[in-house]
Amino acid sequence: MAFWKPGTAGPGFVQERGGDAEAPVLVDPKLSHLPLSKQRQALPIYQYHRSLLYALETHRTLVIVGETGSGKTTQVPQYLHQAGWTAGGRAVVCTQPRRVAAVTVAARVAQEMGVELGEEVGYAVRFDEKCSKEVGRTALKFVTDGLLIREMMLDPLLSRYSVVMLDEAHERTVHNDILFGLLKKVMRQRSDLRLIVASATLDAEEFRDFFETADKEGDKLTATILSVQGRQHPVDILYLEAPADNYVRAAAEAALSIHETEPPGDILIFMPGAEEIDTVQMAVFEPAKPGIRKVIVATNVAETSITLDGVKYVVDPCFVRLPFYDPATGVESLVTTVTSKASATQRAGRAGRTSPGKCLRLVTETDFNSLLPARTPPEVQRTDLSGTLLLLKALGLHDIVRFDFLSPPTAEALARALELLYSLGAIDDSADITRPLGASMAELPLSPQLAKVLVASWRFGCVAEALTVAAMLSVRGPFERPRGVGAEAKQRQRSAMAAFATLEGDHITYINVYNAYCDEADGGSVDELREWCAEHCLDARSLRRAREIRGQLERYARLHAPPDHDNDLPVSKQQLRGLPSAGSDMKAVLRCLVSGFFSNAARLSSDGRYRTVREGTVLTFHPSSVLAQFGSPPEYVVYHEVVRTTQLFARDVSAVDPRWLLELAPHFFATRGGHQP
DNA sequence: GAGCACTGC
Repeated sequence: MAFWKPGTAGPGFVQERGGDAEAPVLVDPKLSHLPLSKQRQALPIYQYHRSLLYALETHRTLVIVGETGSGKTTQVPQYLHQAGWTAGGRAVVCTQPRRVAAVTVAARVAQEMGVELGEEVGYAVRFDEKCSKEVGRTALKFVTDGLLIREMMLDPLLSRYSVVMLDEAHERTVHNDILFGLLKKVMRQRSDLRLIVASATLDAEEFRDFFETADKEGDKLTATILSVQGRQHPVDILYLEAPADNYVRAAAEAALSIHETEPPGDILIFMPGAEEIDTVQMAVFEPAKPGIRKVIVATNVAETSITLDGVKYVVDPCFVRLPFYDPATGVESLVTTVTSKASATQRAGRAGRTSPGKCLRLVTETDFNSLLPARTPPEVQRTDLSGTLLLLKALGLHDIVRFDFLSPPTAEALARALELLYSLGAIDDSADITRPLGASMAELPLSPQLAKVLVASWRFGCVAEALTVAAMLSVRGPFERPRGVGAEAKQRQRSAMAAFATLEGDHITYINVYNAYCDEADGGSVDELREWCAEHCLDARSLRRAREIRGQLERYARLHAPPDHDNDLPVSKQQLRGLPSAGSDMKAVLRCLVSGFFSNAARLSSDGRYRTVREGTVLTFHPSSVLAQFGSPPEYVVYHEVVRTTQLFARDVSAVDPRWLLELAPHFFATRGGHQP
């Protein structure tokens, strides 16, 4: 394999771009000691301060293209505040795709404005809100994009806000894309509303064109673009001269070469998944060399979700593992594929955050240009849409097919999602949302199937257990992944699981884990709890989060108590009452589970393999399932989800009685002759 | 004997 040699541009890599004298000058580290007002004025966006405000006066939508470090996220809301956009009790809301970003940006802005967080500047994310209780007091509000959609369920026109800023729009999360369509509609009804779309990449024209469509009266929803230079250091991009036959090995060799020949600076290596990361970590440390240099091997998380200071070298094999949902089968596949050019640009940028850097792409320049797609398909085109469509129905959008998607999903994907919602009883023959069932389901922060289980649990007398199951399925599995490859670790994990496992399957096992965890958490100290979790190979963070989620779901569940339940009691008394529990009747819990997951049923064939009842597809229990490890295979099961990796795996599986399937979803199985359970 | 991209309400 031809490979980049230390200290030369070849033979391995071809230098694409040299040091750029005109590139933005590095911020003097001393700047952080300057007064905040001086720091703010030193940000690249400051120069655009006036043109930005002018653009917003004269246009309905403003698309800001700004590289990392331009200061747009923290500064733009403050400019709007100073310019009077928050006068009269109105507010500016800014969305972020991630919780931490919403919280930290709000804290920074409050600091710069010299106010206490939760007064003029606030944030709202799930489980955590710091906004003034006084109406109209919080002028700048930072929220997650999903939360803004939830707010629209209570206030569809977002009447409190004068400006909505959708940040990190280039990431194209489902929530962001849905907000695009919803806001376009809202802006037709609210001529005073302004929209700012902030993106770090060059999709600006697509965003602008989307909002520049004429409305009913022929008025233009005029949109314009403002480009803001970033404060990024130059990054030299280098390519392989000949393709690598093993990118994992190539990445390790590249890291070693950098270590041997390049000046100090940490190395960030992008890998598609955990398995590759383990391999590279071992390979990269093989020959013990003098000197210490940090080598970070990470997946996509390092592209957007975490900031790593001190990285000067990026090694990018240009591979990524992405989920693709196939609406024809309802199966999500994790596919290792080449990254997009946009993604590769983001990755390279990670080398230039604090000083000029280098990015080594482990592909040839020709392959890079010809094989990599310009952009990653947006999430809305790669995911199950049933939850999203239910949300849109709840927001009063009847004609989903005509919803203005920035990137429309296929008709097949929409049809599959609507079919599931219909089979769950969330929408009717006319595809209208049902009340109270569909409307209650839409309010729950759960997949439609789990929402159905929770709403139905009153009928089965197992609300307490349904809440636990829904919360546990909302977090990553509670069992720690065994670290290391030794058989000993696996054995330890297996025996820990055995302490909670039941032959009924994973759902009841999760209830056992959760109850044991709560007993332990209530009885001992934080340290003791951590120790207990470690002993039982349980992930403490997942369980803590599950408890938090269950608390939130419980509040919803009480709101959705059917009218005939304790309806003679005032609400306050109902809240004091315990929730209906199945006690030791686990059959009630499993029947309740079937009421939401009947479409995910599989039966044991005579050849010893499981086939889905619906389509006859062969699937295997995921190795993390208790049913894959203990007991004998039950005749019928329902599963939470199915994922294709190396095989088609069913995750979170429980044994059920086939009669329940017919009893609880006769319509579903009657329409699929030949697949009668 | 076998396995797991990343968020979010």
